[in-house]
This record gives sequence, C-alpha cells and structure tokens, in this order.
Amino acid sequence: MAYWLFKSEPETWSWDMQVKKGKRGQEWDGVRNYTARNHMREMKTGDQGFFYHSGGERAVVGIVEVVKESHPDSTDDTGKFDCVDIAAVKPLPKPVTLADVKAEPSLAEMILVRQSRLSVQPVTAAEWKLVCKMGGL
DNA sequence: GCCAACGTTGGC
DNA sequence: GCCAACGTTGGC
Repeated sequence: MAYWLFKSEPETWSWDMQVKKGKRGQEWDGVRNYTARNHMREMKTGDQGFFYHSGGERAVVGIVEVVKESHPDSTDDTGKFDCVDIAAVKPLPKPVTLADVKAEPSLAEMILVRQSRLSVQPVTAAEWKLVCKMGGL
C-alpha cells in the first residue's frame, strides 16, 4: 500500500466538505498539473493519504482513502487530466502544522517542504508513520 | 500584499 | 526543440 498527500485551499475544498461526502467520497478534480496527475494514476484503491490545508492554516488535518482509481476528470474538457476519488477516514486528533513538519529533522525530505507547490504528492512509509504519531494517532 | 518557485505557453 | 514570457501557487 502506498501513501500520498492531497493539498487544498480550505476556501476551495476543505476537510469538512470532504467529511460531508462520506464513505463514497468525491472526485479530487481540478488538478491541472502533470506531475500531480501522474501520481494519481499510480494510486490504488485502499491507498491512504493525508489531507492538507494550504493557505492560512497550513496543516495536515485528516486521513483519506482512495475509493476509486484514476479516471478522466469530469471537469476537464481537454481529456488530458485524470483524477481519483477519495473519502475521509478520520481527522487527526491534533493537526500537524507545516511548522511542526519543518521542525522535525527526519521530515526534512518531505515533498511538502521541498516542493511546496505540488498539490498531489507521494509520502514515504516512514514519513506517514511519524506524521500520524505527531498528529496523535 | 509581496515575492520566489516553477509549470506552461508560444514564438522562433 | 529551445527559451523567454507569463500565470499561478503558496509561504511568509
């Protein structure tokens, strides 16, 4: 099983909105970046991901799960972009902020830190475990 | 609100 | 196919 990180501006699509979609989930649509798209193409049903709020909040706030593998993005009329469906699993008892991640030396290689603009990114098993622990899971 | 990073577009 | 111009994202 692989781990990922999904980033969103809460004003556009927030964790609360994701939770309201329930177990059937929602298309992670609107991504118009090839690297992010390629990551989504690699995802398998059951893969886990972090849900990160960018903008003012800058924190990992919850855990999501891939419920539908890569398919054409219904909001893209060029046919170039695909997306997966994800569903909220559970919130982090204690959100892990970007500052927390940056303060942790063993998370210095996280793409979140090194390439802040990439909206869909892979997370290593070690990073996953540590961020979960920091978040109170 | 500013600016750096970086991805995309379009002219050549 | 290269590269300059431009637009967008996201941290500060």
